[in-house]
Amino acid sequence: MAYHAGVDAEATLEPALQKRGHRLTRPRRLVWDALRSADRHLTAEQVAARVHEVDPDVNLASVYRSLALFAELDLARESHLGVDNASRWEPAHPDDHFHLVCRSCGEVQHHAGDLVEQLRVQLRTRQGFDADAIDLVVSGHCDRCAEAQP
Amino acid sequence: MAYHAGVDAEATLEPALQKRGHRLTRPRRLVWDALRSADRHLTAEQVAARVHEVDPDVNLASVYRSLALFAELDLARESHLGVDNASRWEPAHPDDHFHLVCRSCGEVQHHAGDLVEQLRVQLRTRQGFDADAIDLVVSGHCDRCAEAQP
DNA sequence: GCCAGTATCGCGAGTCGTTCGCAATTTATA
DNA sequence: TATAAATTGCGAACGACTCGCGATACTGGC
Repeated sequence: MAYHAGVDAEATLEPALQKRGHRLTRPRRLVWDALRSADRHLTAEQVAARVHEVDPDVNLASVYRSLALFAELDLARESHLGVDNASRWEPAHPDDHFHLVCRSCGEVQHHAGDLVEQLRVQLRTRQGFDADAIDLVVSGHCDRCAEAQP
Repeated sequence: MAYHAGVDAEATLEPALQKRGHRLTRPRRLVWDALRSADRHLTAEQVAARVHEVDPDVNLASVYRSLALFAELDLARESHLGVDNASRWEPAHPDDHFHLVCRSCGEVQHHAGDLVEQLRVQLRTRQGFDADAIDLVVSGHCDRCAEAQP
């Protein structure tokens, strides 16, 4: 069950666009829906594939442009998860989580916790570094793969 | 003052190569020297530029091949610092440090601390996730830039 | 030290992810 | 509904990186 395309999604998307003088267009709506309905990080290509299930006429360049715009408006976030050299995208959210990238199965898990917040405080107090975004990528072996080949 | 090209560098490089049946060649030595003598992360292109100061005939493809080999032998480490979509390289070292990327001046600071080790322990005990490499990239504003434009 | 055998190199072409320029289209506003 | 500007689709271009192949240079055995 999931997700009502175009309901709460646009409730976030439309005002965010309009506030900065951007228009709500079909490609943007579809890209946003694709991002929102995904339960994991997507490459631009994967976003395009999902968009094309609904409307094959949306151009790949527009997908890229939409994603870049969303990032600029803090609606989405880009990360380089190092497996290949393609960017991966996800809807923006508080960055209180890690990415756990399994080297065996390639799966990317999210893990929420207080550690990022701890870290932010330490950086501010000890380094005077005002952390804006914290991107924590841990690669290793997930529990399933670890017990499969110890 | 700096660094004696080809002294302690090769003391690490040569046996590491030979142990796995690889040869110590001129391009590899120069790439290694370039990495070792840098005080920051370098793109492959930047490594090539430094190599070319010594020997302009070393091919870019060989630089890439050397870097890939060093990564495989755990002599070097690749990371995606998100500024553009080029990889950055540095000599391998224990990963008990963060990268602090300043959004204003672009400077990348390293910061060592016990937090990564803490994190590793938490991941193992709470997630059953066996962390192999921990890549922590924090973007924000360094102390100098933060006070320049608060 | 020289030779043989093979790892490695240089080169140029090819791939992949991403961006660009521009005419045609679609959107918000008057 | 008309208008003006933002946005699109398209195809070509770009930058980072990889590959295949014949030429070169390294290492171990003589």
